[in-house]
Amino acid sequence: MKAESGAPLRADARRNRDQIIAAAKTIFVEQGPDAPMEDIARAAAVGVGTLYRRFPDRETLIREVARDNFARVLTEARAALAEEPTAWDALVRFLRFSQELRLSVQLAMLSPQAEAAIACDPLTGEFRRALLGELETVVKNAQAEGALRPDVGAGDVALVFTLLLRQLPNKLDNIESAAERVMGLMLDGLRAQPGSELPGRVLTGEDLLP
Amino acid sequence: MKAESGAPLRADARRNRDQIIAAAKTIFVEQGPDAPMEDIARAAAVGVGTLYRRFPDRETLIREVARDNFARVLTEARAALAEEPTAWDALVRFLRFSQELRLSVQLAMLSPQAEAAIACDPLTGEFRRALLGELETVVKNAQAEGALRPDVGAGDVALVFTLLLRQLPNKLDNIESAAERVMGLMLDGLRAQPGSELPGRVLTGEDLLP
Amino acid sequence: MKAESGAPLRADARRNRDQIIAAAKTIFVEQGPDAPMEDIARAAAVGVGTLYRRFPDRETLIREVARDNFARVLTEARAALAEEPTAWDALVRFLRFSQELRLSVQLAMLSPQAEAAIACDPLTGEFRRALLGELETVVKNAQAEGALRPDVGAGDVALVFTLLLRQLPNKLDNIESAAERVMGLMLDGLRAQPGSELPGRVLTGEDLLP
Amino acid sequence: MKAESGAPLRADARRNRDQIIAAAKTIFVEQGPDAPMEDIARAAAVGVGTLYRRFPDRETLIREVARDNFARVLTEARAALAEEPTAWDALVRFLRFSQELRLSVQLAMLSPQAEAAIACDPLTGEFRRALLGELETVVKNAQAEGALRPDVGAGDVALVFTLLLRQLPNKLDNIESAAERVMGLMLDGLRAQPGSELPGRVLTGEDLLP
DNA sequence: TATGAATGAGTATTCATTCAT
DNA sequence: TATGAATGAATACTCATTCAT
Repeated sequence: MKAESGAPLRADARRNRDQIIAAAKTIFVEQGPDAPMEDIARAAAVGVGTLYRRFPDRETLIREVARDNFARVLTEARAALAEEPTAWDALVRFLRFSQELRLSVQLAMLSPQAEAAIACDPLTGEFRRALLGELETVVKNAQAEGALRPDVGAGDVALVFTLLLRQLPNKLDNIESAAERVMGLMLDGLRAQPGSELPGRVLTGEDLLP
Repeated sequence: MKAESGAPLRADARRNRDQIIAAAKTIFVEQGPDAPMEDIARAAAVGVGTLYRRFPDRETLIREVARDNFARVLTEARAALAEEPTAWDALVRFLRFSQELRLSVQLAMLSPQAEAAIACDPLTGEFRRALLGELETVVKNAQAEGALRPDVGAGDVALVFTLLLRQLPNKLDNIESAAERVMGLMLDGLRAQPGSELPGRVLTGEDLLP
Repeated sequence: MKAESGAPLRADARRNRDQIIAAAKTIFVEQGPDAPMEDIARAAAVGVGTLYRRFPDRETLIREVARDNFARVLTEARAALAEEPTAWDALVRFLRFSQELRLSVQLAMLSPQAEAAIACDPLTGEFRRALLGELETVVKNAQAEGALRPDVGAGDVALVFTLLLRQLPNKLDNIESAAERVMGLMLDGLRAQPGSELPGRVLTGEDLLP
Repeated sequence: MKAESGAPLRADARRNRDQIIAAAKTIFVEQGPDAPMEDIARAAAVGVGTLYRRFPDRETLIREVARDNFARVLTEARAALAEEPTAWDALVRFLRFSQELRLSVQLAMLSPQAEAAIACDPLTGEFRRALLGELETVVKNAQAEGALRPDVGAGDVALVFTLLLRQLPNKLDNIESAAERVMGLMLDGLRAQPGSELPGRVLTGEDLLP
């Protein structure tokens, strides 16, 4: 979670770094990943210079925000897997609590530049891989439990998640249950019960990696 | 479909206008709604001056693109409703063929500015309203047919559509069936069959309008 | 002398372009090649935007200024060669009138960046080559005339020129004759008369080309 | 040679100071006198803070580098004068060995700012004066020896030196003898032998001082 | 005292919009 | 009317200098 340069940051530098990442998350969500760097600096209560000392350019900042996000989600995924009684419950909890992931997804989709910044980052790649690994497990287990329909793979599930995690139209953000209802519909679609036959082949985690 | 100024455009002006809208759609999809105006003008094989004569500023351009899009989708929706044997089929066709809608959705979500440009446009509002009107009908009919689960409203369905119409991660664009599979899962979630109970209240078309 | 893009510039654009090149020369001489672009724009009575439309970045501007300069010098060199009675006179005139060259030389030497901008420009390369070609001729002829010492080549002469064309200490700029005196001393060094033996080998024009 | 503050520096401070001056020389030669202060600090293996403690701003640093340089050259000049058999030999040796001077000259010429920093420094002024004093002596003596042409003054000689000490085009740095050849030509121009008549008046050392 | 983090003014560059041709 | 040149405000990024550790 520390920069790859290796040297541990001085206490104040560390604090600044964290503030900047936090501010960037907020601002990116509000204004998209092209938001003025000065806005981010201001939100972090820091001079632009400091922002640039820590993150040499916007691309780096986006990448670090994405890493931070993926790391948090991975932690949460593992917790869900460890703590929930059934795999299906883990899946549901994971989905419900992973609002963190939303930013990563938006970052990765919102602007072509952002996607480019993240695509070639090896560390983000590792997180993604690890995350999909966990998902493979949950999917397998949930299918063994008979809760999840057998004709889907981790790739299918991840894809569904990806869509669900998109920002809803602002109007609906206010209707508390809107997100939950779509999620419910989707989960019903995933449940093991007589449904339609899905076209094409099962998507695995591999299919989602670059 | 004509500009609100009233005067019908001369043939060549009309052609220019159409070229620009088409170019803008392409560029918006490729680069997002903040793409340089010059890029759009170039793609339309037109000088920036001409672009600005027709659309006084970016906001106007976005708005017109959105109107154009909604209009096409509305046409398609009505055709589906008129031509398909069952309401459920109309729903499916509508969803499957409405890639046009994708741009509107992306426009409305991709950047806060774009959303603002569209939100307060009365004409776009009318299209939206009309579209949701048609959707109410299909939903009602499909429920009467016993094909669609009874505990959802046009708002719920529209919301599902909205999510499905988002751009998939580029990687998956190549897997032909990916989009179809998610759609299948979603449709299974919508089908009338014993599913989980959805939280909150039924969402109507009204809930989606500003 | 026109940009390689090919299309002949509109009259006003042409005028602006020329003004910018002229202004850049002045400013570069006064402040060095790192002078603020805005200063150059202001000196050319033009907005920064215009400057950048014509010359996408500083490097390009430096390169174009260098080209322009070399082209002028080449013209002057040919005139001297054609009009002066002896090759030695042509050499002297060329040297004396080539204050234009001074800027090119300074540009090429003053800052590493400037040198880099020019080094890899093929057109500047051609000018240099052509210039050295003319110089070979004058040198040969002046040696045949018995005026120039026989143990020097075009490279040696060019090198001497290069040094003489450097900016004198400001203090001395005021002493009208200072530059002339150094030039006189140098010409006496070049004259055919019993002098010391020079070390190393004769430098040709080739030796000066990258 | 000590800073004007008076207090003799502690041993380690002294070492720092010397490292910084040495590093600054290197960096100035490589990147010009506008090189980032951090680069200089890094090259001196010292924090920026230390650099600034010793030299409150860039101007001061440049001035100190110039002083150091002039001091070294003066030492060398006196040694040449004392050790060489003839004044002409001293002149030649002085010229040949004074690569140190090159940096001062470049500093003084490379950027207008640097020149300004040096111009008004009394200590540098003294060094210059002393240097020109020595040069007057050598010139007089070399003329008395009949080796140096009688129609030049210390100012002329200094001017010639100044030009010769400029950085040659990089390409030629590789040709070992290039610098020597130009020097040879120049010395031939200075030699007492029938040459052309020089224009203007004899330049004295005074003419070079501000 | 030495260090390197923080600051913010200074500059390069881009691009929306206006205007001359 | 169509064009593309001109403008300058907005924004990215750098680096001299100051200051907390």
